Amino acid sequence: MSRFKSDFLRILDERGFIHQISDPEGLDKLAATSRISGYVGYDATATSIHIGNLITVTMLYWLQETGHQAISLMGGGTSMVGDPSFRDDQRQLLTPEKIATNIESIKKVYSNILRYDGSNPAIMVNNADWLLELKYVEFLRDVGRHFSVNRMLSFDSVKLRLDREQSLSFLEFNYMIMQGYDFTELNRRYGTVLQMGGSDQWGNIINGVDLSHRMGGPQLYAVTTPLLTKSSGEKMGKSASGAVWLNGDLFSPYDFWQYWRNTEDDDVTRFLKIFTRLPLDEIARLGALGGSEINEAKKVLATETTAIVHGRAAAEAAAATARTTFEEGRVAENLPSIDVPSAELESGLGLLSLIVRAGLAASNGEARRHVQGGAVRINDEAVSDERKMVGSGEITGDGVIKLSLGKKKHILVRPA
RNA sequence: GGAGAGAUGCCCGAGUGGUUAAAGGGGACGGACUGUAAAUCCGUUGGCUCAGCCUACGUUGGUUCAAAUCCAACUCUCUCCA
Repeated sequence: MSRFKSDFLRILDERGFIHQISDPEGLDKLAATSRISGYVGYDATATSIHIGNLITVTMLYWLQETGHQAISLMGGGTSMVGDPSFRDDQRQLLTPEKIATNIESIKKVYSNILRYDGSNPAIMVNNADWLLELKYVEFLRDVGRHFSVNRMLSFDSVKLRLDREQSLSFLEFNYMIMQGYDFTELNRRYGTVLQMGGSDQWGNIINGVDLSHRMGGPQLYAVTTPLLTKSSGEKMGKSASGAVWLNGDLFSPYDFWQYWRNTEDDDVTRFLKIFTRLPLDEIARLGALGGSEINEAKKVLATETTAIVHGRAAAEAAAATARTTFEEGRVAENLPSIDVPSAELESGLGLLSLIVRAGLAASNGEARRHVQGGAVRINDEAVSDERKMVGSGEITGDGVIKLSLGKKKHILVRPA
């Protein structure tokens, strides 16, 4: 049984979200007896958040679900500086315009996962609202004096940088101060007492907890999640085409579904608990499936997770496409596709350039190697001639050309 | 401001005048085996009009028949000193 009395911490604990808590008993008591306010901060360094962020968004979901206030904080101010935690080089500075457009793009995903209306709505705030207006000397005197450089240098999050003898600029060094200040500011505005984040954020979060102490504020709490890795030790969130983004325009629902479908056996239960909302007994049943039957559990994982991020309809569509393609061996209408003008197909295109156009290779050379390596198929027939011309003759009864790289990547070429 | 050290391909890291598009490892991708898994084994891993050519070892010049390798200046980083 769980060591926690509050619904919130008990659920997080049972589902494997918890890596560290600053004061477990204190927080548990508070969450069990009152409505608390908690937040997670998100960088605006890209136009989307990715799988790694999905864990903390899900914690906000459970926070809201158990009756507490969930705050998603957009790092409009902190992104002007860049978090140096566990990075071995400096981030490229983002322009204010870029940050603004990133935030606009990122925002869209949250409303699929959290509820920003109705009773007990989640709220979204942007730390640019207070950070950008700070007065330098005033800030140093009020806040800066509470930070010990000696101590900040001892954090693991910057050790990597220092050990590798890479420069850590003063600009970046201020990031943790700003994040610490955010926490106290949210406490002032909303009575927020909890900040959650990935385990790499522990140092930054604790800074906020300490700052509150030193400034005579209330007791604040920190919860971090384990760094999400696969059983084989790899970091999560990377796929062949880069990061696994949550925005559908960057990473399609179909690819997203496929990402989860290819989960390693040993990760299925852990991921079901973290990324889906299925009851634990149902998860236990799925996780107990042995041998190839565990594939059923992977499909559930894929569909449930995709449904949370992209909606139930998109998830079912992705599942259906996969079933048609992989289990029935037929051409599925909804596979990723590219349009090629009919005129070009009439005269025929070089195989290599078609592979590049389909996004299956970054260059003709890479495409050539794939062909030489026997990885390329057209309409499920292996192709070994890299000079082959592909045209109207290859269009099947379905009205498309199915171009495949390896066993899993299929692109439909549609005449347009 | 002074004295040293360093900058190599996605990452780490060898190479210190010529067979170097650059050892080795990691990662990634493909193949085999499977269950659209893992592990294992094999292959690939700068670009192109690909038996040839072009671009590349921080930047810019120079020495040389020939430079990642030698020289100069510059940029950036680190360490110690002030």
